[in-house]
Amino acid sequence: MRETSDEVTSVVWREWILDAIRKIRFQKQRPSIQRICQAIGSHHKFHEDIVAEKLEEAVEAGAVLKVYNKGLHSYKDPRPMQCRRVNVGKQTDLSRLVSKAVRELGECDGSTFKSIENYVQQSNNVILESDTDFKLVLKNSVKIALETNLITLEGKLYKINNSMVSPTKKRRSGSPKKKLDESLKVSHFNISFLKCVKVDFFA
DNA sequence: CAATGCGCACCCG
DNA sequence: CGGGTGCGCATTG
Repeated sequence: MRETSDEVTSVVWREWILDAIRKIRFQKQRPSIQRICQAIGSHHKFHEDIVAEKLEEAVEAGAVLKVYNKGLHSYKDPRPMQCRRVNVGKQTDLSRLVSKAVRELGECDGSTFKSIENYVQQSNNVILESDTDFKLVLKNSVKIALETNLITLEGKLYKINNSMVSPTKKRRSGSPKKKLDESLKVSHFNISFLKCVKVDFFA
């Protein structure tokens, strides 16, 4: 793996992107593509298309997490989350992390096993016990997630099972039922297909 | 005008 | 509860 100066730029890009995300998050704003573009653009003048492209590369490389939240995509620095250590042995059940991965990836057609694998590894500090094959453990965990209806399988793509939400059979100890904001409420289900709409509004 | 700051409602574990 | 998130609006340059 020889490092050319071209690849150095992608590392630099990754830094800029992560800086931008940190900055935006500090401002309590959503690290969307547009905001990241303008945050970077304000320092080094680049075209949005270039920034978006580099951002996608960083996502593919796992340097940046693309998550689905409240009906839109956000980007996160994966490193703060890596504080979470997960010991993985042959019998470890990762089905919860699997469903979390599928949900947060938010891919409307479903996510591949590979995507899930990447996400789980990027968003956690996985500590493999000796003689343990992570991929195998993950495969079993996916199976468990399917059996417990956390996720569903369509072809080769895994999707989150929406009908599984709210097993809130808890006690009614004076729960203040707050009126929900209707516009935000949409996010969890019906938005799934909205995400499919490609928002091509480049200049 | 765009960029930034921030209170607080919301969500999820 | 506790911590993360980001809308909506105020403030600043």
